[in-house]
Amino acid sequence: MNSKTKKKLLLVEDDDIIRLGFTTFLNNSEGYRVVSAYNNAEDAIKNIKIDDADICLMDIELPGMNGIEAISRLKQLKPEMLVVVVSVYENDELVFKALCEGASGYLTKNVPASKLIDYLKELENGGAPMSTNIARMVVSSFHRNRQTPLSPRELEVLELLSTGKSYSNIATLLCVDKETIRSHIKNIYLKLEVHSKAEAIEIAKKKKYI
Amino acid sequence: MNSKTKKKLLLVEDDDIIRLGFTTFLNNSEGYRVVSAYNNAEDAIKNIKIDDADICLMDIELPGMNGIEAISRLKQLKPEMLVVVVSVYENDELVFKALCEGASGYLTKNVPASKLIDYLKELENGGAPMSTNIARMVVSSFHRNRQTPLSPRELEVLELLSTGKSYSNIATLLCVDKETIRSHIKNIYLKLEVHSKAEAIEIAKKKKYI
DNA sequence: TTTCTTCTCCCTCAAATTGGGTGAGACCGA
DNA sequence: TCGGTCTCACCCAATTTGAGGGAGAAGAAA
Repeated sequence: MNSKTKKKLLLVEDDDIIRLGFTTFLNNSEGYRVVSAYNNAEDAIKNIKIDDADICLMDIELPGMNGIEAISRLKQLKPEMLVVVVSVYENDELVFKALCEGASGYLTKNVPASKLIDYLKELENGGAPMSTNIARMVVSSFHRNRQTPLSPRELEVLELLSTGKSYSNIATLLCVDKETIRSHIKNIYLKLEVHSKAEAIEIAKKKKYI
Repeated sequence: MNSKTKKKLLLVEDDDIIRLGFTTFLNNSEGYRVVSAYNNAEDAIKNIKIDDADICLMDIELPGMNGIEAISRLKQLKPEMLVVVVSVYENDELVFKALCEGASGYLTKNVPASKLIDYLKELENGGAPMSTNIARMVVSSFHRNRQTPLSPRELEVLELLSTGKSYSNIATLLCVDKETIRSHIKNIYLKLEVHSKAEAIEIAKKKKYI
């Protein structure tokens, strides 16, 4: 493959050994070429236009600006560049933040070199390469909790309440009287032991009732 | 491998040919055994306790009860059973509904037989097997839209508003006066061309501003 | 320099919403 | 028959909301 047709990679990883390892391995691959490998996010952002990479492999734990913020900035400057996180962190919050900021994949650092190329191919084919545990984490975030003290109707009301709708709105949508909705909401508050809409929604989201 | 230690599979698929194909293929595999293969969801639900499967492969388009509803019922009756959707549908809404109801994976029907076993292994290892396009769809659902008419502060306010908080709550959280929040919200409504909280949140979610 | 946006705050006003209390009829399943 | 669910009713007071107006300060852009 001609070096011109190889996909251009950008690496951001502060560990010298790992960065060198990735660079060497990827430069010896068929379809990829590392155009730049930085040990910090700031430099990557500074040179984003010059590097003009197709794919960025991003570490999360970095000196100075962290990887999450870096993803946000890079995607702002170059939205078409695909970002894949490569990190030891498997913390829920970090994973979801990275994805929210625009990452298209998330690999944990124990990714075997042999699979790395497969993952990159998957990315190019319109996929979202994720390590096993990350994929489950992501899918689980959709699952709702079946252990709920709320009745089906109450869940329905709370669901609508969480979209910002007023009691009257909800009543109209469910084809019942406003008083009925008030009644349901009073019961919801009792069961969840809260005294306001915001608290109810917070609890319900935390416990994944909705 | 002893048939007792083989993982028990439950199939729900209305196409006779496909169902037979899956059954035959899986029964000839090392680690899996099809305990039941139904052409409709109702029968699967009826026999869920007797079949006592470890993993369920579920079709979406079914006569009578559809696959989404079926997943909901089955997970209610047997939460520890893992469900993987196998469907031709790649419709956003169906995918997310299936995951919300408890599916731990989503494969499109063109899945090659050779990869099916790998996917099942991935599931057992705590993963969430997904076809390439489904994975991207799922990850993309986290991405927010960077093209927004709203200022950073306005986004922050709208974000909090969407959690059910009142103007006063938001003001306290952002350490500014309530009037400031009112002002921001007026501007948000102007920009989004809406006249209420519910409309603003609806638009913002649809366009992925928040 | 001027203009624009953003962020902050102020005022008024009326309507709507909200949270709390209490009660009650109907239905259904255990 | 008892408990839970779903429905509706009436009372009350405080708060919230949406709409209108205006304005100062900071900073970026033209």
